[in-house]
Amino acid sequence: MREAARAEDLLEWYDRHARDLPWRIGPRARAAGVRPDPYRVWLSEIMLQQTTVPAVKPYFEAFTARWPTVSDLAAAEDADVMAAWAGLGYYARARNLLKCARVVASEHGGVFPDSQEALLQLPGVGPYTAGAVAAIAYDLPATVVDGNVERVMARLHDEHTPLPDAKPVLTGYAAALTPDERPGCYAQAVMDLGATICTPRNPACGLCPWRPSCAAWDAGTAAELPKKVPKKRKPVRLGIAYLARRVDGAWLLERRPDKGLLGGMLGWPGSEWNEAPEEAPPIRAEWKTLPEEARHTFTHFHLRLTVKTALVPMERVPSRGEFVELPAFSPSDLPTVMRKAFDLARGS
DNA sequence: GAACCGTGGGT
DNA sequence: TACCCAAGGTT
Repeated sequence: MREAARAEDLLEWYDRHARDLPWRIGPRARAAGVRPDPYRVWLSEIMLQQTTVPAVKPYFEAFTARWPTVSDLAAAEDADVMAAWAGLGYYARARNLLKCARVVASEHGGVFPDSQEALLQLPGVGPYTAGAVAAIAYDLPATVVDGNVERVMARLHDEHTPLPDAKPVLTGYAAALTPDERPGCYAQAVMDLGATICTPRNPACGLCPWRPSCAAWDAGTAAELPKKVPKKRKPVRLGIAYLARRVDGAWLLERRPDKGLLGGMLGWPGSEWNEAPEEAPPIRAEWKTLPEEARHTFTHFHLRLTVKTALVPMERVPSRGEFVELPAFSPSDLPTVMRKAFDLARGS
């Protein structure tokens, strides 16, 4: 008979194997009763949504250095925050990040709410993030279910129902395991287990503290769980981007509308992205088409972007966008697809 | 519930 | 090359 998994066994493992991450506090401080700064916990959790730890680290360091508190962030210019987020993806997170910071600053006195229910009301904060902040920052026994936890629970219980249908059942399993002692450490421990031991492929079951309790280990099915419904394949869309450089070196850029793809980000004026894009030059010029197109894959389609360039005189007025001189504009302010087009135009 | 929303790394 | 995957949320 298999013994039920115990939270304390995982906590013991965590105390020996916890990773040192920029948004975590050390074990000595934790033992002394210090809690991590809710602002840093929240910021890290937003950045970590669907994003890997290595990708997040430099952005987290940059944000916390530039905006040390939520009130600092609330006072930031929109364009500065969007530029700082450029390259990290899912730009609605950055827009909601600012909204949330301003709500916390103006309606909560600069202090994050200390309940999962209140956290859930904040922009960009869903069930996972509300639980994570409640648990990690406030040590509340919230049930935290991310992709790691889903995978760990599916394997512990040898659950073969495909996601997302299995989500409620897996959440129930996770809730039953959540302890009243050290729930913040426990939440991070399950996610660390999923990230380092109970991995999607080639799980290191030999190192797993919960192997004696794992139904999938017994059944030999761990590596094939969790089941997921197959994804649709991505269609190819075409587009045209216009990179106009004024003789003084300024580039013609356009702020994208707040909603939709790359919402709120800076980009090159261009056509719609579809099966047969139409010419849409933002300024009268002799446009040259680059020999190579910029290729980029988004969440739900592949893009092949034709890049056109032109050199325009000082007095020429664009029909769309604004010229931005070089010190005010850095290519690192652009989302990746736009930076790819820029790199092609510069020949780098 | 399903679609939408980025990016980089691994296999 | 193509697909999978990552500490999801919003509409």
